[in-house]
Amino acid sequence: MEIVTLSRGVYEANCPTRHVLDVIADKWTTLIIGLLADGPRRFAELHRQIGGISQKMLTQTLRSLERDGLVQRTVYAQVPPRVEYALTPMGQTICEPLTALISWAEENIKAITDAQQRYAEASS
Amino acid sequence: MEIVTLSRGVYEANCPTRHVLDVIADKWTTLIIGLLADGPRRFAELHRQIGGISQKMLTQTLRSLERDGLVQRTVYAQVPPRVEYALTPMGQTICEPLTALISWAEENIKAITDAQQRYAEASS
DNA sequence: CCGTATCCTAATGGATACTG
DNA sequence: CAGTATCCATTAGGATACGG
Repeated sequence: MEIVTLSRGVYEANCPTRHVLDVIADKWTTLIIGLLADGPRRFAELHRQIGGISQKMLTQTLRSLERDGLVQRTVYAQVPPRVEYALTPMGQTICEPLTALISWAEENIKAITDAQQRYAEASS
Repeated sequence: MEIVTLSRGVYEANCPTRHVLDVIADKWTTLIIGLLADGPRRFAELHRQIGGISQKMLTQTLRSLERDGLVQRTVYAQVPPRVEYALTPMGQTICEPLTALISWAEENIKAITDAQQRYAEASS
């Protein structure tokens, strides 16, 4: 198996790439992007479809994504208000590496659970 | 561009895959795995090479990785003590999706910074 | 050298109530 | 409907000191 070494800069304390990684390495971000990869969604749809997210965190995460240029927020001037969230072109490019990672998680969930089991037993 | 939809289960509140994602979606985990992909390291090496990590967080993150079966911890019985950390076979399999994500981050750092700039100017 | 233990602060994030 | 505002509990995580 070939191993790709990361660029050195990542390991320096103030590396900007680390800031970008922090953006992605978020509990909710991954899930939101995963949903939007399927097509635009309204606020309430996202809220309903993502189990356990609070309104506050949904708003906050969407704002970050918008700020970082991964998500486009569109407000339709009507009553009641209608707001749609969609991935930007840049946002779409992250889907592939992200789904690869999630696939890995799904494929290895059992192996990891087993490892945790063994670890717990070993330290008892 | 083809978009892969995530499995539905991920969006349920107590989905075990989300726990696995949380494992990876950590500030330090990514960097540690990136270093170990290159070969085994000692504690002090990791501490030196990862800028800004505290001893506490390094220990904590390494324990998690060991617990999850991604990292193998080997203690050599000698004085002064020598402890080596290496990726397990499972740990190696995550390198590819992880480096893909980090590559994405490095390729898009400028676009994201620019987007943040525009966002800040628009809201002033 | 490789940790653990303790203390302490800042940030996270849920619950709830209220608004255009 | 799509938020904002406020309060509050929990946690994350740095600094420091100490131990095998």
